[in-house]
Amino acid sequence: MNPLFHELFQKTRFLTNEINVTLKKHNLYASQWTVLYTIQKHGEMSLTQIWKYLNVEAPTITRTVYRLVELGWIDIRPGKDRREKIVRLSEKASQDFSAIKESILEFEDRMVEGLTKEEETILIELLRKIK
Amino acid sequence: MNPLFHELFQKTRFLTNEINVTLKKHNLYASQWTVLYTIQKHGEMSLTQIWKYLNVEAPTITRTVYRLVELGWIDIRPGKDRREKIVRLSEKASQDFSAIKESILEFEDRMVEGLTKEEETILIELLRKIK
DNA sequence: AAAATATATTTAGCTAGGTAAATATATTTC
DNA sequence: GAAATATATTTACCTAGCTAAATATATTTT
Repeated sequence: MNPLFHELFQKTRFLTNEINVTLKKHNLYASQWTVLYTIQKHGEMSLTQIWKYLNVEAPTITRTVYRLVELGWIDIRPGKDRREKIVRLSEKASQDFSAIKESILEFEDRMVEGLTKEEETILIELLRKIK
Repeated sequence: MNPLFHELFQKTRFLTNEINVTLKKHNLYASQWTVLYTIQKHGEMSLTQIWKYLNVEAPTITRTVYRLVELGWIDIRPGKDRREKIVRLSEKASQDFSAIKESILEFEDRMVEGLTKEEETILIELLRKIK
């Protein structure tokens, strides 16, 4: 089998696990953080906006969003269109946000220490060329 | 957040989904194929050998292996050391193996069509430099 | 305005990764 | 050889992706 795919899957799994270690002290998982980050960036969002933006399926977002509501990270309310639900960061999330972001930035920097800025750019470009 | 990680996760998810589409006609999922392929390559293997080789945790392999036994793809037997279980491809799997491998090879080639051989090598090297 | 279609979300159930702890058997130590 | 430790596997239970089908509400068509 093509070693490229093997390397890709191995590395992604490794990174996900490491992100989870990093986020443990904030009591968050990788995907939960991804959703929080997306919501913060956009202010207020409907569930559909979230899953379209993240390029995952709707049920995945339903589940993660409700877990985040349960954990007190986000608030949810009905939209004007009564089919939709609008979410935004809770008070707690807004307060903790920059500390968590700091942890993630440190983590990301550590992971790419072995790459120059140019190599990072090339890597992104090459990844985009797959399919 | 670092666009490299975003691209990496997006691409991996995309590839997993596409592999699953490719494998659908063989009634297999991506991880099941990975395990089958590993077993075929090594002949006979204990569960521990599989999870160490694939760099995943033991319970993941226990589950996938038993599903593959259930589906008739592999045979399982106790080892000399009575703690361990040894697996190998079933008759059916041995017969179908090359057809499935062919599908996968086609798929992989299609995915890297946009890359030269050199770019593929560079991509692997750059991925290895992460952490 | 009723019927048909479209959109937003949810529910159910599958694969697939993880951790923590339990169980069974081997191996090592005292 | 009994006790302690190590190894192989399993069980229970999380997160996190997916598809297919259900439900509720909007929008479009006739």
